[in-house]
Amino acid sequence: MDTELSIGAVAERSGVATSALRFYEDRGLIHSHRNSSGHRRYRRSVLRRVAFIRFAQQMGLTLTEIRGLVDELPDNRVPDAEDWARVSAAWTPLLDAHIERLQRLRDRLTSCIGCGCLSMQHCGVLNPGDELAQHGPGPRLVIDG
Amino acid sequence: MDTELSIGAVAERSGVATSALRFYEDRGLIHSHRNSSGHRRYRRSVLRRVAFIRFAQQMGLTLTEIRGLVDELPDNRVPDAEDWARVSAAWTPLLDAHIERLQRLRDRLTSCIGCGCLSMQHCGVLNPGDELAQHGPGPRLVIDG
DNA sequence: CTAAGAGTTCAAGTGCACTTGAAGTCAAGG
DNA sequence: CCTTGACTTCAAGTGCACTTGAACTCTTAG
Repeated sequence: MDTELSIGAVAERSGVATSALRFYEDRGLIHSHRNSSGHRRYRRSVLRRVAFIRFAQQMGLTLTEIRGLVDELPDNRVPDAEDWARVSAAWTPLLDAHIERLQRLRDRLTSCIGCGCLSMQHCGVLNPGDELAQHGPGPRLVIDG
Repeated sequence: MDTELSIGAVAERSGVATSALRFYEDRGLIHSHRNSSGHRRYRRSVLRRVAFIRFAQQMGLTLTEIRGLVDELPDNRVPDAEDWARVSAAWTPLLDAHIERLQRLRDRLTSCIGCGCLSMQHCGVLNPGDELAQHGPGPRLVIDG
């Protein structure tokens, strides 16, 4: 019995649309090979990979950034728990920093927006570098530093 | 001496491009009136308003959501500290929920992606509702629940 | 008088992360 | 043989948050 998955099966099991899966493949985030009739076949390990992608997206990473992370996974063999742990460890600090940043922002919220100091020149909440202004057009994600 | 600001002055003081300010105005997030030559004039209070918008954006709110928040501010008079405190209080729970969600995700990261349970069917990290799939197209922000 | 610099409007373009639609292939079932 | 369903590619569309460009006005300085 073949243990490989069709794109429809991956979509169903992962909750990610087939169009998104093709898009991820196009972007090099996941890989597949083709069966005799030209249909994509996925290893079961793609499920964990897709899970990781969605997870990282929820953390605010772009697909480009995520690609940088999953590229660290082995290509020649099915990644094991250790591989995943390594990749996860690589970006956990990023996640930590993100949470800390949000907490700092929240902590200053009452004491800052609530009062009158939110004049951006002196207030620490907004302007540590005015990072948002540095980025290009398009919607900005929560993570940016 | 007039205490009102031109769009250029607001841009400089807030770090937000003039094009973005016009865009915000178009979306009803900020307001201005015109001087004799048709140029926008802003009250100084617009600076705090813009600050709030950027702040809320960094929390992951869309401009539409932010509009809902700033609409609570008084239109007939310059908002005072109490007005801002009220608006801030209104969405602080949202921010808290966001931070908590991230923390839950982080806490499960090692014990979940690191091991082998990330199969999406049973893992609590990803699928509590599969919220992302509910949304329309376009990039997804970090906040979504 | 002319040029610079700041402002104006409106339409179109950008980047991300997809989705949707059109047109086609392929295998299985009635 | 025909339909159904799952798949294929490729181009174009979508939503957000803007930016950019073209064509224009208005004020001030030289």
